[in-house]
Amino acid sequence: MKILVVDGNSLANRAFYGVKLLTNKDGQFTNAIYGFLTMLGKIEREETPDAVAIAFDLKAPTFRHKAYDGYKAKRKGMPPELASQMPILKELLGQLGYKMVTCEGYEADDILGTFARTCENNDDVCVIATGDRDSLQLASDETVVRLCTNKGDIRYTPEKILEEYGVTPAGLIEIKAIQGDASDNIPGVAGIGPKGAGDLIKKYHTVQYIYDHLDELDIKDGVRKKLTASKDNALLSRMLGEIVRDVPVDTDASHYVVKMENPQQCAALMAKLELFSLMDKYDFSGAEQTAPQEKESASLDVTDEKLALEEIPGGETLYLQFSIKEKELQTFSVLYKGKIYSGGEEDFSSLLQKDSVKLYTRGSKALFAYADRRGFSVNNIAFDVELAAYLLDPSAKDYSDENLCGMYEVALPSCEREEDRPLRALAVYDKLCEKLENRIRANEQESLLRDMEIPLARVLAKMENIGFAVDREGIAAYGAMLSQQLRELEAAIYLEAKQEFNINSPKQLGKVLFEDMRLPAKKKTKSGYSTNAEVLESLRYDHPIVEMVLQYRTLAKLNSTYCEGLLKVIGSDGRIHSSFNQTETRTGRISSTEPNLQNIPVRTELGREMRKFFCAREGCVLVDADYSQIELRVLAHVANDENMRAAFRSNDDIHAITASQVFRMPLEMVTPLMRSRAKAVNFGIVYGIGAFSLAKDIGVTNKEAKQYIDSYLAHYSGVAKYMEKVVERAKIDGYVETEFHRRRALPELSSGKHMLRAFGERVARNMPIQGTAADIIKIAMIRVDNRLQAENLRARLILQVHDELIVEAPEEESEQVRRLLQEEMENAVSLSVPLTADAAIGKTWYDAKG
DNA sequence: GTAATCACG
DNA sequence: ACGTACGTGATTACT
Repeated sequence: MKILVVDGNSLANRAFYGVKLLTNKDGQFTNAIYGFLTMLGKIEREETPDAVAIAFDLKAPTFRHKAYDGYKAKRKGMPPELASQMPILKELLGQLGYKMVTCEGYEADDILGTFARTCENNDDVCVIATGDRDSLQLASDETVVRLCTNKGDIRYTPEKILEEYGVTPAGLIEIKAIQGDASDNIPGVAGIGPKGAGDLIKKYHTVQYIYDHLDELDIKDGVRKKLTASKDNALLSRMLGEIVRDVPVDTDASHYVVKMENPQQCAALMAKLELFSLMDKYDFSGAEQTAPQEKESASLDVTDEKLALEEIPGGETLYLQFSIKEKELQTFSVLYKGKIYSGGEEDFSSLLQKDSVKLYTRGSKALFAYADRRGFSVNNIAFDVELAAYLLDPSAKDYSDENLCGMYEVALPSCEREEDRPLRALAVYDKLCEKLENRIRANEQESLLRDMEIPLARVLAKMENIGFAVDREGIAAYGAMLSQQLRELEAAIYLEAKQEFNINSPKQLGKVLFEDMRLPAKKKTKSGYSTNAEVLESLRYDHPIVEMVLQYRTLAKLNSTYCEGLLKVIGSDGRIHSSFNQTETRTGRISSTEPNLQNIPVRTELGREMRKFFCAREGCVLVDADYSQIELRVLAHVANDENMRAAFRSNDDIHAITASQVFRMPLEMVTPLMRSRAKAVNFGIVYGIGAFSLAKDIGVTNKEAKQYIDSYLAHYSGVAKYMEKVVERAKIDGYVETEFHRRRALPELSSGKHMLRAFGERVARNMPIQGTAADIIKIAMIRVDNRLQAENLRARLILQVHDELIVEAPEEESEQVRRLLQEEMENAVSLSVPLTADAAIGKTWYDAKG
């Protein structure tokens, strides 16, 4: 048998701190209960035990088996928000059919140890689920310790422990005896920590051995002294740290099979706690049902029949999975009425063009790209699993089918034949899609998916196919020029440094500058001196080598990332085909890779030169338009700030206006310095601001920076109010969202760590702004693409850089396209402030950008 | 694989 | 007391 033994207190604790505070309408906290059941469900699905025992501590034990008064005396009691959930959790677990185990005078981990020992004696398999590393000592050939952390669970076997700690599970007890544990009031040896304790045990294995041979050991005298001084404590600690394994409890696994006795009553309790989403995972229909299992796991019915497309009536939903490699279709499979059909290229194209059916699929961008290359259009994509999952949680690590089935609790069918494995997820796509679609609906994200992300996938596909023409020879020549200058700089730097070294290595450079040449080190990184541009600039006048290094860095970056990097990815058509990722960023922006065309230099003239090599094809020009201050305009809109809105309606320079308000003087008297400081404040506000960082950014004192911010918020009181409210709201909801319901969960806000929480608060202030701006330009892209098509233009959208769109247009279309582009961008949405976009035309990106 | 650096909005 | 602005991707060095 396989038995799962859960450390109830430890898991409840994890659940409580891992899930934001939730209450039902009676004000009863429920987050620990919710988290506990979620975690337990996941563990059961993954471990599939035959029986489950849940161990709890008894509070206020009357006697201790461990004869040591201080033992655990210091451990803080649980917060009342958690304590109030414990009896309800136990009640609910009982009703769900779980058996709980407690024993007067013993802790939960002692009960775990007892179960583990029993399993070892009976040759049963034991899985221990806990959040407490102390229990790792229980791992053995029969016992796996599943450590539940916020980042996911880790299964510890003796091998895994040896790998991570370098000792056996028993060795962990010995280490703890020396290291001690303040939270358990285990004193250990004063002055020796985890590192020292680990080394001693790796070498000598047991505390007893160490003390028996103390005089002969090959250790430092200091360590020997510490060991001698704490001998009593160490031996006591050795005793306290070992989990007891003979607690008088019933360890017969067959008595712990999970069985729900009264489903109605159980459902009622869950409803009362308002744990509706959890209720889906249990079956309350019959008395026979047990743990949170999927009702029936779908079968993998792969047929050899051909899918008779013509015979499928209109309105039907087909679930499609396909794989495209090297731009060619490998395979595709369709789930229809419980059967899986496969086919080749011919069927694929007809399927994509059969508008009477609805396709539910994933990765639709690749599908649109495939069709675009073959000259037909696809209009029957009704749902995209990947895009939906991204909208539900843009912070997820990956959106693979397997992961999504795990996350949304869809059981994958078992699969005997290895070659059918890729189809496992397709067999349950109907179920997965239904769950995702329900969540999308609950979040009011249907339109976001249907009218924004799926149509955008088509636009991105076309952009990728078209690519951006570049001047290969121009880049190569520019690169050769840079290489030459780099060689000269390199020689000059070696001369100044009086040695040769790798200038590209921050470590070597740090040593040369700050040790050999004795320049004053300003900042440190984890691994040494910081040599970043900010530090070097501050040393600019201390030594001529600094300027050279700065110049070297600039040129090296241009050469390796841009010249060499871009040359590598020019396609056979002489154009660069970047990939636009639609599910990468947490704010809703798109990202660009291989190459990244969203970070081509522009801020310095030397770098900006690169843009001369991005050009329009023969007979065409580039039309480039970018939004003016889109994020600040979005802020004025969402914050409902009349003062800021008026500033934008006046059509004056927003940073200058801000300066005149912050510095309390007429617009005419604003100096360039004041304007640039005001500009930094505007940026800072959008990013969530702190006086320290603002001060650093613009080089004023902390106090001055704070005055700027205060003055800013006093003038833009709507912004001040918004910034407070958005964080407050986010703490209640656990997420923030854009004007178009794109959302981002913010678990950081319920973190106990100040840093993490502060980060969450800044994100709460920033994401709705950056995200709404991202939504707006996505809408503009779709509209621009539609209009180019509707007006039968040959012009094509080829690039987006967050607030900028680039269209390649035949010369004769250029004026029409310029107007069209500007119009669609400005009218993409209607805010309470005007949106303006500036458009320009040029043969190269350099010329076309204002 | 991670850290440091620097390119962009 | 603590650390210090949002969102990305590519390159290089180094463990």
